[in-house]
This record gives sequence, C-alpha cells and structure tokens, in this order.
Amino acid sequence: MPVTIYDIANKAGVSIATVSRVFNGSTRVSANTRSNVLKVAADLGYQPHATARSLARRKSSIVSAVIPMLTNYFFVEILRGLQDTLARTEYDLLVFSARTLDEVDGQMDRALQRGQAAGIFVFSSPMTGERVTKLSAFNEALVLVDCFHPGLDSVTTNNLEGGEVATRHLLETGCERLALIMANPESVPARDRRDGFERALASAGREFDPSHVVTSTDEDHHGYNEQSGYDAMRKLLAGKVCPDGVVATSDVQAIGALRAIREAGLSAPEDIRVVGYDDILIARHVGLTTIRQPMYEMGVMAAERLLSQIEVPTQTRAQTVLSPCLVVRRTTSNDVGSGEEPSGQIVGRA
Amino acid sequence: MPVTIYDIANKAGVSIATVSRVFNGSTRVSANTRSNVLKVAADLGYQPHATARSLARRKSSIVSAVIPMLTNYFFVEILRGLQDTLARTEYDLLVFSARTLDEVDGQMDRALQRGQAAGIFVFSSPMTGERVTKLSAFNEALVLVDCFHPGLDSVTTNNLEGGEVATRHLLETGCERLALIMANPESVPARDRRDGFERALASAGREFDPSHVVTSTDEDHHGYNEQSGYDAMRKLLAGKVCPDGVVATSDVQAIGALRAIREAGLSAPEDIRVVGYDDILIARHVGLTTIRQPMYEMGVMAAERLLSQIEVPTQTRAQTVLSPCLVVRRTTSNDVGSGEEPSGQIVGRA
DNA sequence: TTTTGCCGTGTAAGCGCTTACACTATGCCT
DNA sequence: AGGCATAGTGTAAGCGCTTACACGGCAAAA
Repeated sequence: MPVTIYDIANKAGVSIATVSRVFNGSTRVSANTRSNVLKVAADLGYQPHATARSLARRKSSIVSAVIPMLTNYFFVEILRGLQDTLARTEYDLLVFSARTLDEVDGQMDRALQRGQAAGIFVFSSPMTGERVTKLSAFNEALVLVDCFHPGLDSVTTNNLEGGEVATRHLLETGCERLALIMANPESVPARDRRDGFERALASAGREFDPSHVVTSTDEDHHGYNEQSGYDAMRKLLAGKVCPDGVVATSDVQAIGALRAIREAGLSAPEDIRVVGYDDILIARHVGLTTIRQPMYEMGVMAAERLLSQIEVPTQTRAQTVLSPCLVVRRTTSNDVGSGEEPSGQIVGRA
Repeated sequence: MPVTIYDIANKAGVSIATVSRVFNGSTRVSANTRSNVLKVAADLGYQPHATARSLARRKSSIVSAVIPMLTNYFFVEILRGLQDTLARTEYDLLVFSARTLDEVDGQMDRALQRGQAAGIFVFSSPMTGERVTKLSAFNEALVLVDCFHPGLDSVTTNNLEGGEVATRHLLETGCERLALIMANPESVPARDRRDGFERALASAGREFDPSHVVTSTDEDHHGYNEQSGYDAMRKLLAGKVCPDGVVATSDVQAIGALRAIREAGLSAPEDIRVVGYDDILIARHVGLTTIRQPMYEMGVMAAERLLSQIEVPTQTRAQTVLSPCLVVRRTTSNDVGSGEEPSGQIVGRA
C-alpha cells in the first residue's frame, strides 16, 4: 500500500517517466500534465522513496559527521552550525559519535560505507597514517573539522595563535611567572596551544621554565577534564616557584585549577591569574577568562565547504583557519564587573 | 571502478547470489566458497553499497531522531544513550535538529520521508493533532522521548513526581512560603511539574497561593532561560509576601533566580532556598539543589524500545516512565559541604 | 537400485526510482 | 508542400543488491 510513481502514473494516465520528471528538475513537462500529476500525487499521499532515489541518482542525500565525545559543548555548537546550514539544503546529517578517540576508527568505517553519504565531516581526530589512507580513498566530499592534514580540506581554529593570545594577555596584565597546564600531548590542539604559549614567552623575551609546564598523561578526554587541571595546579603550587599566571589548554582544566587554588587558600585573580580555553558555558558562570573559538561559524563554514565540494568534485583543496578571540573575565581582571556579566569583554575577533 | 558483487562473482567464479549470501545471514554456503569469496572481496577492497542494500531489503539501516534545541545539555545526554546503544547494532543515527519548536514540523517531515529510516525518535515535542496524525501514519517504528501520547510508544520521566519531590524537599527543610517559577505552560513538562508542586502542597495541607506561581510567557526555549527565571524572581521579591523557598521548572531559570536573589542582597539558602530541575552541568558548579533526570538511561531505553519495535513490528505499545531523583546541594542546605563537591547528595533513585 | 531429501548454487525477478534515447506531434521556415 | 526544429511523452535499461525458486548432485533411506 505504499504509493509509488506507478500508482500515480496509472491514475494520471501518464508514464512513470513523466511522474518522475514532475518530481525532479521539471525537465520539459507541459503545465497541464504537471498540475495533473501533482494533484493525483497529493490525493494519493505520495512521497518519494528516499533510498530508491539515492540509488537511481547514484548520489545520497545524506552527509555524515564523525564526532568524538559528543558530550562536549564544543562539538554541539559546531553541530548547530552544520545543521543550520544543511537544513537549507536537501542534505540530512548522519551523526557518528565516538566515546573515545579509539572508537573513532570504527565509526569512521561505518561513516565511509560506500553509498551511504554524499560527503563526510571528520571532527577533531588526529590524522594517523591509516586514517589518511582511508579518507583519501573515500571518493566523496570530505572536510576535516578541528583537525588538519595537508591535501585534505579542513576548517580549524588557530590554536597556536590562541595559546599566544592567552599568554600575552597574562604578560600584559603584569604576570611574571607563567605556567601552562596542558592536556595530553597526543592531542594536536593541545600541542599547538603550548607552542603558542612558548612563542609568546619567547617574543616577550621571557625565559621558558620547563617545570612550569605540567602535561597530563590522562587518557580520559585526553586530559581535557577537571581532575587533570586540579592535579596539575596542585603540582604547580607545590613547586618551589609558585606561578602568578596560568594558561590552561581548556576551560575544564582551568576550572579544576581554580578549585586547587581556592583550596590552597589563594584566589584568582589576586594571587594567580587564570586563562582557560574554549569558552564553555560554565566559563561565564565562574567568571573565567578564556579563549573563545568560533564554534558555530566553524560548523557553518565546514558545511559550506562540503556542499561546494559535492557540487564541484574536482575543486581544489582549501584549508580554512579561523582566529579565536580572548574573552576577559574575573579570573584575570578586577575591572570586568563582578558577578556573572553575560559575555565578558571580548578582545580580538572571531 | 567501484567494485560490486558482480566483480567478485566474476573473479571468484560464482554467481552474484552466492556473493550476496556470503555477505548476509550466510544462508548455506560451503565453507570453501565462502572463504574464497571473502578473499576475493578483500583483494578487491569490496564494500557493500549501503543504499542498494536498503532498497533491496526494503529496510533502511538508519534511524532518525527529531530534536528541538540540540544545544540543550539534556538532549545531548539522551543522544549519548541512544548512540551508545545503536552503535552495537547495524543502525546509524540521522539527526534532525530544530532550533525552535516551530521548526519541528518541518524537520519531522524530512525525518518521516518514506524509505529513509527504519524508525524514528521524536524528542520533547508537544503532540499536536497534526503531528499525531503524521506520526500515526508513519509505518515504521516510532518512540517518543520526553513527550507523550496515548497509543504511541514513549519514554518519559515523571515530571509530576519530580515537581512533588522538589517541593516536599523544601517543606521538609522547613520552608513556610513556597513559590514556583514556571516556564511557559505550552510546555507539557512544565505543567506537570507545576501539578507536582501543587500536589505536594496539598498533601502537606498547605494552602496554595496563586500569587506565588510566576508563569513565563516567554517563547524563547519556552521560558526555559535564565532571564525568565531572573524576571520571575524579581516579581516574587517585589510581592507583599516574600517566599522562603522556590522551585523552578529548570536549572537555568533557577540560576536566573539566584542572580535576582543575590542582587537583592539576599542569599540562598539562608534567606531563600532554591531548587532547580534537570541537573545541568552548571548546577554542580553553583551548588544548585535540583531534580536530576536519568537522561542517559532515557536514551538507552528509547533505543532499546525502538529496536524491539523494528524487530517485532506488531508488538504492543509501551509507555516507559522513569523517576527523577533529588540532588541536594548548597542552595537548600548548609550541610552538604561547601564549594563544588562533584555530585551532591543524591536522594531517591533514577 | 530407486527414492527421498537436503545442500549448495545459479537464474531471474524485483526494490522504486532516474534518465538516455526514441518517438510523435506541432509549428515554422523555405 | 516538404523539411526541420522542438516540445512533450513513453520505453526500457539500469542503480547494486536481495531472495524466491529451480535445479543438479550426492548421501541416506528404502
């Protein structure tokens, strides 16, 4: 009882080709026939069969996204950008979420399944050789989001710049002894942020104290978690030279660090200034100065990029790099008004 | 150059039917043939074509979820439950997110597209007549999540109970003048929570003061936003009898209320105790007592329900109702330890 | 030895749609 | 009047796979 184009063709006294034409790019069909077919289709409650359509067209109307740790606010925001952009097209979004980075490979395989999608997004996954091989063999559109590989399209933010901006901010507010609380170096963004930290120090002519860089070896979320920030801060506080400014490679780590600071009877920004990274929702509420990434825009741009790849498959590759921006709040400044002013003072542009 | 079963059949010297059998329920194929086919397939780098498979099987390996306001932590958690459960099956998840409740209908139409999905989840959408009609006409599996309609499968939490528990908690801690900060009554959960509030008052023999129920008329997220909580609290503070206990229908509203309280020079729990609803991440950080919903579990159960519907289509309907649980934190108690103990004291079971 | 049955495999008919190609009018140009 | 576009429609061949049915062969049963 599902109604097909045959039913319509029968009832309207035309051929299935004509019915199909009506429902497609309307290649030359007379106005009469068209409206007649449309009417019959409406009467019968016809709906095109998505799968059959894809098969015949040799092109799916689905695009896939492989996302590790969907729980993360960062990804959800990007997803919004994707969705809002895709909603205006014929494409629907298949979401493959991996709980850990190890699960990414499995989900990627599912996503790369032939005939499934017209294109795919890969989020925040380190580009191992094996992955690059698989992705390069994929014949459809592909955009990396928040990760990078030469020769593949990507939309990323400039983590090096972000790390640098955060560090420079601390220097400018008068910090003398800077420290870095870093996530697991397996994470490429973490490494880039660290490089930015070092670069800012170097260009300010400051010496770089290796004991002031605490690196997580945590596997859970690659060290992007509160506990790892807490532990790192404790370690810093126990060191011989206590820092007066701390950059963390994520907000959650920064929040852990703040807890350690508070427990030590100290406070931010008075004793130690703290900068996070990401601008998650909580950052606002705890007044955390942070580096905001243009997440929504990343989603939009990634989607646009994918769509244009689908349209013109042979197109040259493009790597889009967006700049993060500094959001100044309580943990580095006494001037920003207390309490939870909604957004903080935004410095720089996204 | 994409390799099909014909290529394999040729090279292996068998028919396409045999190749197909190897890749399916392995209906009677000799061990020799099987391993030979598998080998050839591996050599050629064969991958089954997802779309063709769905068409031939008359059954998609995709399930869809229609989700309003994906930004919401609540939905993301449920999604995790869905994904984790689906990951173990052959099904992939198509996500249709609507930015507003009005967009739900459009996204629902896309999701209901014939031949697209083997089943669909509809999240948190009021069941208007039109929607019920469309959903009932859908011939595939269907599970409502966080919304309800008799005759359709659903997984919900008991909002009435949640409202009641929150209210009773305030009464037990000695509050005398209870108030309710309520979201837009278009939202069914909000109404249910209010009913719970009223019921708890009634069964405690308290009188119900209508002026102590402030209802949002906000359209933005149905009044589930910080501003609406803030405004409501201001209104309560300006009233002739100031409440000493407030239940909010969501954490974000509660957080707005807390701000209003602080700005009025008062504090929680000393002057006014506050209970939220949802247990979003921020709740922990501001020490908000709240009602936690078993979000992840909802996702798991919804997925399981859908899967079993797909397996046995004629099965009887089931409405699953999960109980929320109270999480006691600073805003209603001085005994819970200060600062941000991670989880709060959990009372009741999820 | 003949019968019965089952196992392993092939043949072919779809699934519901798109689209190249062919065909028939019709209108227009010479 | 004949020739030639051109617009509108139909015919049929797929898209890559699944699966009902048929068939040959061989082992067990008679």
